[in-house]
Amino acid sequence: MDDPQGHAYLQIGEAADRAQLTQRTLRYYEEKGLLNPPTRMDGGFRLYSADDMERIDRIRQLKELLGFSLADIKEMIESDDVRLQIRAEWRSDADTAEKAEQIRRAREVTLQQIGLLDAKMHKMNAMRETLAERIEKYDSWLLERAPQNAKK
Amino acid sequence: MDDPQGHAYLQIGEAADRAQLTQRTLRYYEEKGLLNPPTRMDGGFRLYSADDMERIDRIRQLKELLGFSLADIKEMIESDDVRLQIRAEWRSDADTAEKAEQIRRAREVTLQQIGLLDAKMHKMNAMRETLAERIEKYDSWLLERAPQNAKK
DNA sequence: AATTACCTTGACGTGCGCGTTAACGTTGCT
DNA sequence: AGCAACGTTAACGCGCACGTCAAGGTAATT
Repeated sequence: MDDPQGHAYLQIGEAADRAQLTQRTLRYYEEKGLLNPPTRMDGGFRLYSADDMERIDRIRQLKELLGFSLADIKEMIESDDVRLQIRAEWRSDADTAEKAEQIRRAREVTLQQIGLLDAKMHKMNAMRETLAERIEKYDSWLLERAPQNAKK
Repeated sequence: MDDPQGHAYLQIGEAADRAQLTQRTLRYYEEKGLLNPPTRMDGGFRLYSADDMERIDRIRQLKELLGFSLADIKEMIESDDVRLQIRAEWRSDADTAEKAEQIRRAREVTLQQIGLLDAKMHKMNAMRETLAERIEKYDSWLLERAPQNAKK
């Protein structure tokens, strides 16, 4: 069996389970261009690599955590492709200057994402504070007019 | 004109503008039970109070910031009603023990919301770190193999 | 060779969160 | 009294992000 450590490729069922998504969703993401078409086995079954899985998880984070639309996400994760190219160490030593330009673009996109995260976290902090204040009001009320209380 | 300081009631147009929502959306929220029906003027026009506006904003935050569905939000903001009752200083001095119980429930709900916020912010922080690492990789790559670069 | 489990591509259906249009009533101003 | 600006309900429409069949092919087990 070709499987040194921890199966390197997953077919869609396992992939979906691990990503906490449905098979339909994975196919849908592929169809929408969010995932580059995974390799297939002879019979046509999809095989997801570890990189694919990473990407799937990023998509889920961007969606669930930040609430972006798939269209938004599609634009955002183009920087991931650049990262994969970096990993390949430029075996295809094409125009280095052009590649550098790509990297710079990817850097920009990533910076923007960090900015979005910061902005959102800032707002969430503000919201957290008003909620905390609310708790205090509840507590003081309970102290003032409902001295001892049973836990029911 | 009955308007001591800053008009206390807004009709739907102004309300929508200030909340950065559409009139349709406000009516929809009301229809879905997220907003308690605002008072109306004789002709039937809706009049939104400051409390209404506060609530509308909370709904927007829960939706846009945290990405909850309207159904989720509906459950969550029941604690707001309790807060309004608190504000009314218990003019209707009904069963105090029962009210205290309501407050405790509202407190619980609010605590849960804070918990959700914290969890989400924690995840976002993790995501932020991986993005920051990515930036570093880009930078080191650029330093290594693309020494001097024009800004285009 | 058969069974079972897993996969494939369509294609239609669905719930949410509104947008839009239609037909009509109200308010405020002149 | 007339007009423009603003509001009302009701109903249909729509894009997104999938869910859910249907009809069939492939893989692994026995």
